[in-house]
Order: sequence, then C-alpha cells, then structure tokens
Amino acid sequence: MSTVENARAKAVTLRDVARAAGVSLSTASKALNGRADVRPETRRRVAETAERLAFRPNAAAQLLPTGRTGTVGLITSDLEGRFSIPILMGAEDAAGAGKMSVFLCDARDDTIRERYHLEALLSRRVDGIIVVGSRTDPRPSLGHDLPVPVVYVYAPSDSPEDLSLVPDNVGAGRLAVEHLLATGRRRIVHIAGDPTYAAARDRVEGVTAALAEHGLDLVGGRPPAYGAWSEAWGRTAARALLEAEPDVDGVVCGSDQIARGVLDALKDLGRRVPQDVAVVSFDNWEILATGSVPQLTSVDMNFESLGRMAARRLFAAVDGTRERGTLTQPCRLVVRGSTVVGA
Amino acid sequence: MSTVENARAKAVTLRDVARAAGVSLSTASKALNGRADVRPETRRRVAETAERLAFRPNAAAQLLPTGRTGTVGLITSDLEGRFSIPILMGAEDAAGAGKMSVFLCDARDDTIRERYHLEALLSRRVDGIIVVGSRTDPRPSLGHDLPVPVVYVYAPSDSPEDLSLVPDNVGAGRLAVEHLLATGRRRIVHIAGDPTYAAARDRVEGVTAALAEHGLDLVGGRPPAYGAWSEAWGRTAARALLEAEPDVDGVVCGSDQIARGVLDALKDLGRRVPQDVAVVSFDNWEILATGSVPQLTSVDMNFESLGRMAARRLFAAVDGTRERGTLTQPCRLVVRGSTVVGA
DNA sequence: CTGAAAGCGCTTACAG
DNA sequence: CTGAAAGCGCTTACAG
Repeated sequence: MSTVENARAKAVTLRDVARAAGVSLSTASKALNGRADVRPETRRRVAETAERLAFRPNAAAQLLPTGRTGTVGLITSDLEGRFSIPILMGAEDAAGAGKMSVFLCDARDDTIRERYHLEALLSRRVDGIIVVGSRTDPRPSLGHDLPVPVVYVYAPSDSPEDLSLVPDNVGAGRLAVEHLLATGRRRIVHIAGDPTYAAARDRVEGVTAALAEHGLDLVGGRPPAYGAWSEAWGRTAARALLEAEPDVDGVVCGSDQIARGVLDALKDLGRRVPQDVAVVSFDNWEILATGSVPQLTSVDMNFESLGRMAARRLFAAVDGTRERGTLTQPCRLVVRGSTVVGA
Repeated sequence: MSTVENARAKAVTLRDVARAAGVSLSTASKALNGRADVRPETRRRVAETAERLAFRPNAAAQLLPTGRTGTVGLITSDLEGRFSIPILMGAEDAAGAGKMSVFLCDARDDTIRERYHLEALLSRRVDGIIVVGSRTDPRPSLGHDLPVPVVYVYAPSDSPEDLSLVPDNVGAGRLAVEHLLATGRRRIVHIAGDPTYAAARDRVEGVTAALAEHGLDLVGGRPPAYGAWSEAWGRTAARALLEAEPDVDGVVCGSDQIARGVLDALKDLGRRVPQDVAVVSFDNWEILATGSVPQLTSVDMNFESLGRMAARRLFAAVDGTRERGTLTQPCRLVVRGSTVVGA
C-alpha cells in the first residue's frame, strides 16, 4: 500500500520574504534579526510575511560570514555498545537546546573509516570533533595539526597533547569495595573482565587498593579472576570460586553481564543474595541490572555527564581556551537489592 | 593532569591554494575537480599545493549552487533503545561511504523537542529527514508542507500521505509459531508484551493466525497472556501458565526480556529447555539472547535493513520519486539453543 | 588553456 | 529608518 509520485518545493529564501514584504534584502534581514533602526510597522510586516511563507533562514549562509557552522562531529566506534549514545545526549544537552547540531559517524573500529569520516567532517566545517572509543585503552591521536579542536572520550588519545576524558575505573573499583565493606562484608572475591581491557585492570586495581587500605585482601589471597565480559564467564568463575572459598560473602563483578552469570550460579549453589553473598558490579546497564532477582547494585560510569563535560570542553576550545591531558571523571554507585535487602 | 592554552588555525580556502599555486580561483577549482581544459602541469601543481596546505573544500560552499547539502536529519525518540542505532547504520551504509552525513537529534518522545529539531534541521537545509519512533503505533505526521521529504521508520505516520517503513510483527508472530511447529511442538502458549503496544498485539495476531492455519489454538484455548516488557512479567506469567497447563511444550515470548524471565521460571520448575519446553521470542537483542543458558531463538526485526531501505527511499524522494503509504518489512528468525538442541 | 564575473543565501558596515 | 554593496567559499558558463 504505497503510491509513487513526483513533488518538491523550493526552499523559501530571505529574498522571497523581502520581495513579498516590499522591502530590501538588508531591511528584511535586520527586521528578522531584531536589530535596531527598523520601523516597528516594517518589522511586523516582515515578520508576518516570513511566518506566512514558512521562511527558515539557511543556517550555513547565516553563519558563512562568521566562519562557524554551529555544528559538531561525533566519531564513534561504539555504536552498538552503550557509551556513545548517552555521551551524545550529554553533548546535546551541554550545547543547549538546539544551538548546535551533531553529525554522528560510525567508525566501527576501523582506522580507514575513521579517517574518512574525519575528512568529511572537516569538509563540512564542523566547529569541533568528539571521538568516542569502545574501550578505555589509549588510542592513536588523530593528529595535532587539525583546524578544529578534538576531544577524546572514553578512549583517551595516546598523545598528551590531546584532551581526553575518561571515567575513573580505579575509583569505581574502590566504590564497589567500600560499599561491600560498609554492608559488613569481609570475605570478598573479584571476578574481573577481559584482562586485555584497561577498564578490567583499572577496576581490579581499585578493588585491591581499597581492600588493602582496610588491611584486607581478596579472599584466600588469591589473584582476581580475569576472564571475559560475559554471563558465561560469570557463571563459570562463580562456581569455581565458591568451591574453593565456600565462605565468600561478597563478590565484585567486572561488569553487569558477569554479575548476571554470578547471580545464576549463586542461586544454583543455594546461596541467598544479598543475605549470604552480596554482589556488586560495574556499568549499571539498565536492561541487565534491573531485570534480575534481586536487581543489581552497580557502579554507573556517568556517560551522560562525561558527554556534557566533553561538549563543554569542546566549546571552550572552539572559543580559544584549549586544554590538554587526560581528565578523569568520577563514577557513581547505584544501590539495589543485590547488596542490601529491600533496596 | 591537563594544561590550558590558546590556539586555532584558520581553515585553508581555495583562494589560498590558488594564490600559492599562482593561478586564478577558477583554474584552481577546475584543476581540483578534474574538469577538462586544464594543462596537466597546472593541474599537478594545484593538486600538490592543495595537498601541501591540507586544503579541504568547504562542503557547504561547494554545494551552495546546487541547493543540496549532502546531509540528512535523523530525529529519534529511541536513543536509549535499540532501534535508531542499527537504523542509522543502515542509512549510513545506503548513502555509500561518506557521501552523506547524518545529523542525529534526540526528540525524547517530546513533541516540542521534535518540532524544535525539525526546524533546526530545515534551517540546516538537510536534503531529507528520517523519523524513528520508539513503538510501532502510528504517530502524528510532521505535516505535508515540508520543503524536504520525510520517511518514518518503526513508528509509522498516521497519515497515508506520508511514507512509513515498519517491521512485519504479524509475520514475526507467524515465524515464531511455524518454527515451534517445525520442531514438533503442539501445546503452545504465548506470553505477550504490553497490550498498549501495537507490536505486542501484532505479534499475538501472527501467533494465533499461524496456529489456526494448522488447526491449532493456544493451549487450553486460553487467551494470550498480555503483561509488560520485562523479565519479571516473564517469570510470573510462566509460573502461572505452567501451573494451569503443565504439559506445555512451547512458549512464544513477546520479547527477549520476557523470554529471559521465562527461562528462569522453567529452570525453577525443573523443565528442560528445549527438550521439555521450547522457547522462542522477539527482538534478538544480542546482550539478552546470547547470554542465557540455553541461548534464545529469537525473531530479529532487521533494523539495519529497515534503515537501509529508509535511506534508499529517502534518496529516491530527494531525487523526485516520492512514495506514500506504509511499507512492511519482513523479519528473520535466528535459531539458537532454546528451541533446538545444540543449535 | 586561463581568468574575470555572476551567483548560491545570508549579514553587516556604510551611505542616503 | 531604508537600501546598495561587499563578502563569506565555492562552481560554472563565458570571454579571452
């Protein structure tokens, strides 16, 4: 049920408005832009005409003289993941209601594609570029001779000349442990994520540091169990750990996915969560964290806030205030039933 | 660890290139655009100069004379969900490597925001607009007097004057049932999603229609169990249904979330999946469908393909071939272990 | 083969 | 208070 046809209106231009209102181009422009020195009656007439013709100023032409485009490019390699979207939303918020429009480009972790999109964005004269990676490991810089500022988010640039914003995964590890300790747990294990990821290693670092500060260690002095970012790994590791250390009373999971697997295993083993064992994880991925029984206590990476900060830094750079280096942004613990009864 | 500083280069213009190469603006333009009537030596010199200065043509200025911008707007209300991203990727693919850049706008299911973004996009003179909704229920049209073509995806426009593309949820329901029947199941129940969603009702329609065609009905002739798009609903409903109809051998779940709850309940009840009961669902949301034991057989909505189609239709409309009405796109069954042993 | 000129849609000094 | 003119960065007939 669809029919074909031909159509297409031509965009209304300021010249059309001026002509219809019987004034010159410049007067029409001044009238619509609220500049002084226009007779009120004229201003009204032009405004009405513009309204009637549904005139929408051509943003590009409007900004041509200023050299700005009111446009930002967002190159991401994490479109299927969860980082870029909240970051985009934060950036949109920071820009302020519609002042700035965002080009979203999907680089798919491919250097060629990334380069390609970069060129396209520069051709479109974006005022600045945000680059979002899929992991917190440093990535190659896009270079320092670009005509517009660049901010790297989540995946930092490997060059100290660039500005990067990353979540504080070490701090996140600390948050998880401090919370377990606060709920009275002492025999804690850590089922970590993929060891090739800086995020996994940083979280481990935070976990062990926080324990050490309290004179504790991972149960049995065992090393953190690295594995994969998957439910399957959570299940496997939990079974093995609880066999080796039956009196565990707290589990820090490298991610919500891992935690879901851990919850399943604990249930199979007849352990009550949180009464017997408390479970805390990272990411706070809603769909996973709130679907389980009990729901997951999880450390949120604050992506949206990261996006807002990135956008603010980018706008500052566009205005001439450029920063360098890697900025770390704190994470935030969200408490639910897997660590506190009834939470 | 970050330092502040001031910087900013001015974008290189064609005039700069022409001057540096010692030719006129027009010659520089012709040389770079491969037009005939330029001495090879001149062409080479200009090209080298452009390269050396890292000249990037201003896309807006380049297209100004044509009236096109090589730009598309994507207004979505499903940024946190899963529809808009694959749709965006499909659209990007259809456009062809970087020919077209996409403005992504987040309407957040708010008419005001949507209107606002629409105006901003029109001001930026996008060549066309794709509107993505968060549910398949018809939504208000943006209007028919817009200067550029609009394609509605996932959420169709309520006006037959508009072009809309939606997944075939009725067909999806059929696919699910046909598959269960093919694996020998006959005593089938349906734990449906939120009844206020057309998607939930359409899937139910497909499920019952397919059963009827085989002379079957839902077990016990009971109505489909409508509820919510959640794991909790899946758990609750599965327990109730299996108590009422203990010999069920197949469950169609309204979504992967529901299916995850159903799997949990079946496990608690001691039913083996798929040996005793087969489970099939909709959406094929990787993170949910591949994390469970067994993994979920699920009907994929083909969002990426939907996005490609939308982009192609949009480009056709931009070129003057406009269609109207609602087009339905088939879904695709992905078989995994919840219906077939070892799949 | 090369370049001066007009035009794409706007804004902004600068005259009147 | 109003308008003619220049300019933002490019392309494209049109002269030379």
